[in-house]
Amino acid sequence: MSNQEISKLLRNVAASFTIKNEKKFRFQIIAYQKASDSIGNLTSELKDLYKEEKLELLPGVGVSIRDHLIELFKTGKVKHFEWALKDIPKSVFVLLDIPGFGPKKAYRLVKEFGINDPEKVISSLEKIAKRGEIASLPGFGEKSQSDILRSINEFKKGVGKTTRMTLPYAQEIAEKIVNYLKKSKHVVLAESLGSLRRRMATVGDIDIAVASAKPKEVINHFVAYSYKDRVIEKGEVTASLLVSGGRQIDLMVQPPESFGSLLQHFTGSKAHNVALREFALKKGLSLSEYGIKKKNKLQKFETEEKFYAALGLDWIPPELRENTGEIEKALEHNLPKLVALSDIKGDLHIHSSYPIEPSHDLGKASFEEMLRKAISLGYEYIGFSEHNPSMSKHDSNEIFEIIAKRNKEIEQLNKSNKSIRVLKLLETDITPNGKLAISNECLDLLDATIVSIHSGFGMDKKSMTKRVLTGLSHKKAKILAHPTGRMLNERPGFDLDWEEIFDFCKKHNKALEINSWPSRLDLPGSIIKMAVENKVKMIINTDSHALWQMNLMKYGVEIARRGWATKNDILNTLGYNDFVKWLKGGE
DNA sequence: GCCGTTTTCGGCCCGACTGTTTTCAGTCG
Repeated sequence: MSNQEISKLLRNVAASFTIKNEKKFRFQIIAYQKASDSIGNLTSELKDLYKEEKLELLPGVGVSIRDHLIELFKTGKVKHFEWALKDIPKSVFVLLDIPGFGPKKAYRLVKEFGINDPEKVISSLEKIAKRGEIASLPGFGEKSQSDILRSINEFKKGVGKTTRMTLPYAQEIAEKIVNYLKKSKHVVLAESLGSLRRRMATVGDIDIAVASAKPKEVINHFVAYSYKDRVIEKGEVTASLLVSGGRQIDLMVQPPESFGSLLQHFTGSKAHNVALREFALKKGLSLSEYGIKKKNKLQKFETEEKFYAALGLDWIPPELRENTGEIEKALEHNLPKLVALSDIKGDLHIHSSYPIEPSHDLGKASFEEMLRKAISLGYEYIGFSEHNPSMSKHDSNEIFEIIAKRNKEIEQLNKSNKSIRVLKLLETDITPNGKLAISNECLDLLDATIVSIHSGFGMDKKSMTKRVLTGLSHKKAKILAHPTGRMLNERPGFDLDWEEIFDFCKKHNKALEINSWPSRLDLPGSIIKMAVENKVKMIINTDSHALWQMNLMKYGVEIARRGWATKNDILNTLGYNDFVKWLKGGE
């Protein structure tokens, strides 16, 4: 069973408790929802955690749910879940995937009309609504009937469950709407928040906060946005739009004197806010987007810094707000000083257009063009890392000649300019048996090589780990590029035994790449965090194949920050001499 | 059912919006 299936199962259990007796099961419902979220957001396989007997390390998973999950993996089912689910028709859980349907409404409709076939529940309900039979139910009306029809219609078109956007795409949409909002004279400040501000690898909804003394006027301006499909809701201080592609944009407005608490609230994450509010409650404080309430007296905050300070906490960078220990560290005044773009002194994964006749795609810009670009970015050094010459088109001698010739050109670059140093690297394939794609003699010509996997993704975790470590064990292999191979919205990336990889890297002085390409962002943040805890060194690279792509470094830095990485964890924050010492150093 | 720097018992975030109602239930973030 996949993480998503198990997450949905727990959500269904919570829904069953809600239907049966929401008051009685109130806290079980919250607990099951928390566990469901926790598993749904996991970047490793739950089954692996089960095998490693680490299930209870998951936040929201305690003794009971852990034992249920163990039973699930052992037998394929859980008696307690079956008991919880048994009185609820399966068709109810199908409806829960449609926005606007919660447990109560779904159950009510399924029961009223006896829709018990989960395969046909959506089309049946649609027919019933079209016949006008829902409007006459007590508690329903004409409007809710047409809302149900629209929800079903949008759901069938895929609205709401369209794939999450990559960061640059989400950023672009957000900037457009922020610029539009700023055209209103009532808007003092407008900022995009939510997962976009936390710099998650992918973004679902766009969240925007506005500071204004005239919320009503701002909301009216917002809902008049001409690129909207429709207004989802519109109230006194919040509103939501649906725009093309099924994207949702949420707006919240507060007066400037409360903007700090609004930023905090709307940045999230939900888990961070819940934990922060529980923490505040113990001090007798109640937090909301309006400010901090003490004995029913509200204090407002212009800035987030003041808001966190009022709780005795240091300001927490948005990238860390996932309830993974940041509140405790902020209380101890011990948050990490996260790596910043300005710390980066070089980019080591750059594909030029040098005719190396590579096994994969060649870059689009020349050595000189990329060198000038690197200088303009303020780098001290770069490494050219074209893919290794193709093995099918050349024998080993030819490959040797190609690399030797490229070396001469790079040496010339180093002679003709003094402002930046250029390293002779390569991106070498790790073949399925773990060997590097080109010969030792060829590799010896290089300062070092990046190694990576570009084919044969289907291997199991154990074999893939062995393959990677065999490749990385070559003395010239120093950097493992895009270590999981994931492509956001395309493929999940392969599983590796991270403990084994970390141990190896530390022992043999190897680095893991954080690849900045927005569809990769590989390593993922959660694995970067593990690497940081294990004191494994990393390098942030762009993997550029064109000049403009060299600007993408910031995305790699952002995902590194989400993994709690400091300057010390990132090797390309070192000056040239120290970096080369590491690059050419042995084990 | 989970969890722990006032707790292994006794707590558990906080508010907006909508539709169908005359004070609230359901859903969402």
